[in-house]
Amino acid sequence: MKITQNIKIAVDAVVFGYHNNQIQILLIQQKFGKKQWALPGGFVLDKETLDEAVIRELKEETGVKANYLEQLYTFGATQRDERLRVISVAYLALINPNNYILKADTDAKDAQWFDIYDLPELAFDHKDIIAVGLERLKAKINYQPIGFELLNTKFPFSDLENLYQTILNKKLDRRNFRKKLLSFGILQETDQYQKVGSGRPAKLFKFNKKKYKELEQNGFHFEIKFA
Amino acid sequence: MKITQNIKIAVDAVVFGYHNNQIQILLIQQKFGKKQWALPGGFVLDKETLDEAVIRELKEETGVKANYLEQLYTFGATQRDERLRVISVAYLALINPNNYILKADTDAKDAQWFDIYDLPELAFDHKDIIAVGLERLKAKINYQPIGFELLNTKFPFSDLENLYQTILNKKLDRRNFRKKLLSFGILQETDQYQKVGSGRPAKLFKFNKKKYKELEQNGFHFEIKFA
DNA sequence: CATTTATGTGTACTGTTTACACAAAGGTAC
DNA sequence: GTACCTTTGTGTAAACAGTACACATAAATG
Repeated sequence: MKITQNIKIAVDAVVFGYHNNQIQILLIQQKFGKKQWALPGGFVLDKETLDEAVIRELKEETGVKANYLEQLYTFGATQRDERLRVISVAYLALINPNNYILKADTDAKDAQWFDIYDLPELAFDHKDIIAVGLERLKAKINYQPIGFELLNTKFPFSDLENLYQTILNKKLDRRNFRKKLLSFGILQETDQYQKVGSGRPAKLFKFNKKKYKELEQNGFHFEIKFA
Repeated sequence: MKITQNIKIAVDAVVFGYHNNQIQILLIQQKFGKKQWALPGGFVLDKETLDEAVIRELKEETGVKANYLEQLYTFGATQRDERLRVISVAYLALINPNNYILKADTDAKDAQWFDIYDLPELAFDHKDIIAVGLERLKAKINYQPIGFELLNTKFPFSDLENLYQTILNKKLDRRNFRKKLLSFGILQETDQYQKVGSGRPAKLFKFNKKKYKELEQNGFHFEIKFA
């Protein structure tokens, strides 16, 4: 079988973090040309799967390890990169505060977090890729418990609430939000409280992943719907 | 920039049709080796986008033109094809009864429809790809009006109802289904009736795509939820 | 013309979503 | 230490959406 195809395949990661009530994205500065900011990513090696490629590139370029990763979309326009034809398989990754810190022992010195609504000029079609990633996050947060991946293991309800409000960009009723989330039975109260400045201390909760998987098996479906 | 990457990129299409109250899938018989059945698809040409590649391959291999097409998932395992490393971008396609007929003027003589629950042995990981496609169809039919793409332009309500029941593999209440669908205001009554054997003739309806797009713009969201 | 088959229609019940306000726990400023 | 500020925690009534359910209508068939 002879195929003369001159296309290279790469992976790129849209990595979201949640910090200071903002959705942030992890970008790296290119080392060549205009030194534009770009998504972490790179060419797939002959002997690794796509998933392996993203994980490797993320580690090499930023030092972080995502605690959620899913394939997003494959971008295959003919003029994405002016140098040669590159098809890129984009991934969506979520990082929690523990993994948020960029380890300096790698190439990570060129990596930086940006507010999703205040992005620099981006290389290639990376702006489009980010848009698709954000859309996916917005949609998915409503029907899969992926929001927890952006929070600490133990978190006050207000964090969860703010996270949803930030991502969905709308105000939610505190009482109804809490009631709904608790009704699923996938949140576990801890006996710890968190004090931040003034105000009543907040009870900390944990996401009970095991319980969620169990319920899911039995046909339970996480779903939030607020006007 | 030098990259030594020895990977080829292909596209494959999971093409669904609806016939005799069955979900069917379009497969082609391979011309080499064990002549197994496989999804229509092939290698991407250097100067075409991924979408263009699927459309071209579908036409060449089966003579059909999908009236709905969306990217599904990219399969990048290292051992998909024993001959060489191939990464495949899979697409989901829907065909309506008008396009259902395989035109014999092409390579289509090797193409055939199969009941989705009665598949032959399949090449590569195509069985997995079909599973992903079916899952997507099942999920998406609930929140996007893609079911209509599988029906004639004018259809009786019972067709729509059977389509949903077949795809979701569960019985739906006729009255509630009709009430819900009509409540959206995206179905247009025609003044035509369809008689099939005995029984009261059924009024024919049309999907009003323009109206749907209009409503969608104003924040309307197609959504079906039945126990 | 009696029987069979498929279409077409309404209502009461149940569960879910929404809107909404005040008490409790702690901090801060005087 | 007390008045005030800030944040957390909680219930209920009204509106809406989903569910369960049965009989009349239009045609074909024998």
